[in-house]
Amino acid sequence: MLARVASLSHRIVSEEFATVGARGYHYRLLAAIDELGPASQADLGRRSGIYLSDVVAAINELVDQGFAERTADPTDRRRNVITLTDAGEGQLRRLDEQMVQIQKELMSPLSDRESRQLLELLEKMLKGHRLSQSEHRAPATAPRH
Amino acid sequence: MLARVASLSHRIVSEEFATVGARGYHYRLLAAIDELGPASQADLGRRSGIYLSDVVAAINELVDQGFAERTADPTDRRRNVITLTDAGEGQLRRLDEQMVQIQKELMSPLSDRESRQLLELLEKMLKGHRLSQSEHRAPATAPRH
DNA sequence: TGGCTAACGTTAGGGCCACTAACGATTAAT
DNA sequence: ATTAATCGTTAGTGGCCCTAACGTTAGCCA
Repeated sequence: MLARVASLSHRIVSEEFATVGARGYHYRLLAAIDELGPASQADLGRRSGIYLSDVVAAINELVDQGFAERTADPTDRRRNVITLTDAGEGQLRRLDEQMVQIQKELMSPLSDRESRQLLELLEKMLKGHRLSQSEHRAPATAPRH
Repeated sequence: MLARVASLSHRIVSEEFATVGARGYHYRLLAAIDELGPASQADLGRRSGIYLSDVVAAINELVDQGFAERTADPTDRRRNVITLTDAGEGQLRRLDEQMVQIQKELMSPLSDRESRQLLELLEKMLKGHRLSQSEHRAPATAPRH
């Protein structure tokens, strides 16, 4: 049930994003950079819930596309600092707009009240599981040793 | 939002199913065979929403595991008829039980009323999209030529 | 200070799911 | 009888989630 709706939304998102050469990871990372400001890749991974290994690959692609820049952190030579370029901000705004459109399309069979209700229910579910989860599961980075 | 809940549920389902050597496709196919009775692979694909190419692979695995049998259809030499073995019925029942458990766990942060509401909303969404979709999109088999 | 531990980045790879392409074989439609 | 459509099959892609291993650098503390 849930899986079907998710699959539907995933398809729509993929199609839309593909028109501007992006995918979910790119959007989540751009948003994370925008929220955190210049940050390390590990921070971005934690914020966006993407594994570090995938962060590296996705950032590579964003850099190739000219949407982000990777510079060495002078205060910590292990880190790279990721910054958003102007083009990157443009891309983020574009993807944001697409997301709004997509949500509208996805929710179109529902009334405004129902949409809000749905969001509340989903949020409640997530919240409950985040609590019981954090007791025995690491929060989205490399596994502990 | 939705993606997150889906990801969460996907993780739980995967973990549970892995304990009996199954995955989503297997469950969906077993259920489809059970509903349709002995049927062709193409029919199963349409029923379960799985692409024919993946149906073939998953049926291979079910046959290897002794959960299904593939016999030639005497009335149409293109077709294979897929039937459920006793072991296959057992596996299906096991997976059904697991799904009940998983749903319970997933819905645990919600009250019964809220769970029902959530299901209704999701169903309404799907229904709406199925309608607008069937106008211009093939229903889950190979693309038209 | 020296040594252990932990964090960071990177590369490589596996699994599941959705999807496309191409092919031979068979059947149905015109 | 030709054409078109269906069925099964193999092969392969891409997205997302996840694990493993390795070298480098920082931080801790004995």
